[in-house]
Amino acid sequence: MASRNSSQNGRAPQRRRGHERVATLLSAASDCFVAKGYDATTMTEIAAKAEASIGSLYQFFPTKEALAEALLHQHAEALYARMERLLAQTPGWTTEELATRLLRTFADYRRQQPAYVVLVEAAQTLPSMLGRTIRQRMRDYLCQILAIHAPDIAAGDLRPAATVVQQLMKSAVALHGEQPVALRQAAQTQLQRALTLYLHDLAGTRESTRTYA
Amino acid sequence: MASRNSSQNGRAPQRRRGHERVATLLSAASDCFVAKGYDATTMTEIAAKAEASIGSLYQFFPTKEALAEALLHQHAEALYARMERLLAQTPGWTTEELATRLLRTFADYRRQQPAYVVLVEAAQTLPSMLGRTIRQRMRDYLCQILAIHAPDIAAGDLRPAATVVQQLMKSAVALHGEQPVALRQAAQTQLQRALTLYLHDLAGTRESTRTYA
DNA sequence: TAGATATGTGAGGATGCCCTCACATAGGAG
DNA sequence: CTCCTATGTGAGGGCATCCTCACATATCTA
Repeated sequence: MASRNSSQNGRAPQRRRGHERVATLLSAASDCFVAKGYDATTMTEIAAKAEASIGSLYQFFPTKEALAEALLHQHAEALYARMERLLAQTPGWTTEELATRLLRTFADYRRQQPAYVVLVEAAQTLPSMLGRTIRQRMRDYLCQILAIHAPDIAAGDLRPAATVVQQLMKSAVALHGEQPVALRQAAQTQLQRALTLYLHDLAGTRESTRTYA
Repeated sequence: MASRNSSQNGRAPQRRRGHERVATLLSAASDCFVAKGYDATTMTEIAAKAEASIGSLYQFFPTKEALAEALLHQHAEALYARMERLLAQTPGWTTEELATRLLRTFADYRRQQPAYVVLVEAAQTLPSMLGRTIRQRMRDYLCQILAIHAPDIAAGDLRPAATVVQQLMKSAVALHGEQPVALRQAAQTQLQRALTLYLHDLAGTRESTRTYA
């Protein structure tokens, strides 16, 4: 392996043109990662898709890992913003609405940004801790949301419940691959029902949970 | 790329020694995949771990994909056997027991065979359809189990519900990475509760679902 | 034992990839 | 206009990997 990153590569952009390049490179990288997976896409491909030279790519990203981390950081910020919005609206929602919103927020983001899933998966193999950090912060948001929605048990530790909700949100994302469409939609409905039942139970609701067909 | 698989590589073992070698190679490959991930492990490493020469490895597995597929096939058979056992025992179980067994069966397998998760993940990028086939057959087993446990709605399409149960089982596997241990166990308990609630609801049970602390 | 087939070996060809470097151009500051 | 820094370029070095091939050895059959 040639000694890596020995020169002054990896500098942040300073002029307008640099910022535009970086944006284009990040976008191109996302496309490539979605198309071929993280490991299979090469730096040369990314540069080609961005219509930049390979040297230009290395000017801003000294490494493929650095590129992935930058992208993951972007996605993290976007997701945090969505969770903030969810948190602010939680007090006005019924259990059903909360379940629907939790599942749709995550699933919608994945549809808009298909690279996100590829990146978090790749992050497990990468040396960076960013993936773990994101998961933890997302769970913290869920804890806050649950504390609002289930105030009776808010005194206890909400992290186990938040972890379960997090897994169900991940499931909603995974359902995007289901075929045919009718099955996918039916499964999404069932998943909503499962989450609603769980949230009802968490909040201590004893009313019948079978009011929706 | 050198023209691949042009010679008579990839033959099945015929003598006792060949079978032993194949077993050793598969085991070594599993270890490597778990340790470094599918993409990152090299054929040379696998051969070294098996204390075989690289040529010996290629004698039986013409390609890294073929190796992965053989392993995945083994895991599939083992999982099918477990699902058969589950199916046979389902009639005697309560909802709680069924939920526990479903979650533990899968989670236990992953603990015994950590390579399985790595392989199914890698299978998504691979050209083989084996991963999809396994998921479908697992879902079919779940449909049968649900048909026994929720006979009232067995006339309808159980696949959406089976898909949800499948996702929850996957979640149980994912929880294995949670730290610290106390949180993991609490989360597993919560996941069991979520599945129990869902199965109760599926079966049309109206009795209180909050009988367990 | 002799012949036939299965199995074992590892150097090395071919390939593709990551990344560097020496140099060219653009664009803003004084 | 001049200088200085930021940005752009792409050939190619160094290297790891996949896989082959010509040949050696083990194991079975008759």
